[in-house]
Amino acid sequence: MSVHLLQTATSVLLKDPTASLGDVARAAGVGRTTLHKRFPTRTALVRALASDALDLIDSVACHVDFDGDDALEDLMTRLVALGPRVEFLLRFPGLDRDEELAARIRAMDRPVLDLITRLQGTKLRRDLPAWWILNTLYAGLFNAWEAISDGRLAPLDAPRFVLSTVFEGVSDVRAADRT
Amino acid sequence: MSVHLLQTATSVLLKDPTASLGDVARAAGVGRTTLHKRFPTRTALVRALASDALDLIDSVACHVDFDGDDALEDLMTRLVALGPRVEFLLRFPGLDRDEELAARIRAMDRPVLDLITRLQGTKLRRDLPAWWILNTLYAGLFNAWEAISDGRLAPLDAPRFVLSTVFEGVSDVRAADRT
DNA sequence: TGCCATGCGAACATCCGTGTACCGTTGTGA
DNA sequence: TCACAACGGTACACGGATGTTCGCATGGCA
Repeated sequence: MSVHLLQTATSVLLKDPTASLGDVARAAGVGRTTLHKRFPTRTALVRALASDALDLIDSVACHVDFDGDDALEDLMTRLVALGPRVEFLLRFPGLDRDEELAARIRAMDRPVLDLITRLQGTKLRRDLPAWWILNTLYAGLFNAWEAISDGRLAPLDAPRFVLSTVFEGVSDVRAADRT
Repeated sequence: MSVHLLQTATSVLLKDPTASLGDVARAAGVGRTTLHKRFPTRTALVRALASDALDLIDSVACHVDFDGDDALEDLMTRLVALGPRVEFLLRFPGLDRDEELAARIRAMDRPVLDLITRLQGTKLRRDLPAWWILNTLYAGLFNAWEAISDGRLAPLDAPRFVLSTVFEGVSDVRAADRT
């Protein structure tokens, strides 16, 4: 049930970062006082949400074999499934002003960047910087999460959409060859 | 100079949507009173910024030949150049709660969606919904804008990066063929 | 039954952002 | 030189969000 609180708070604050704590508490079906008891201040709540998101990512990343050839696909598929709890981490404004959080995020990105760099020897384009490819992957995740929350995309379709679009692009293959 | 005010306000509010009007005024090198004189209320300022962004897009879209085969490339190239002023429009939280703005945004998307649907007969993949392709294009724009504002991407390189990535994907072509 | 923990609501003091009014300064043109 | 407009700064009133405290209700447990 504490999980439900984190989920609700995340989605409310994502939809409107200026939402009051009263709004968050009401949406979670919890008293404002109780919310204060668990998270003494607003920034504490935000930090907790971000930290929770990082924990989620860690719990997923540790199951990925970063040495395998399908590591990227595996990682992306698992990340898509996490949804808004993680979207919060990368979209919430001013989160990187907390140095500790920013450091954890950088530490989280590094193995993925290394993986991308390694795969640029085989299946990934070498004419693009690794950080650009990483950001493109994230952008695909955002896309999927947004479409899911809008009800336009079925969660089970999401990984295929993201991977296919990011890796192969939106061009029809026959036309792309001629470009 | 009014343009400078709009630009500054846009970037400040994009970086932190909860920034106070005092912050905005200070960043723009203008008195808070003067800001109030020009925009009586906070929502008036936000609406003005969004409206300005829409005007910018209109001023760009009217130069694009939507019947040409390179319409998408042309449009994207021009949009990349607009930068944060337009990013604001699509990223600022809760902007779609204003029905008039939301309507203008939908009206802005429609010709592009039609264009995509038409191009799915020739150069674009037919196994993806048009709205997904549209969102993918937007995601590419976000990516470029963010990278530019971080100083990692040269503005002149941006259009090529975006178009190449979105259309062809990040896979090395030789590997992609086998997939 | 009595005890304790947990959660909720009400009330309160406080702070911060907002909107407004007033005044001083500057610069421009008659 | 004077009048006037534009701008910035100060001061104040107001409202909403925030953080804290207290009291009450509920529910498990001895």
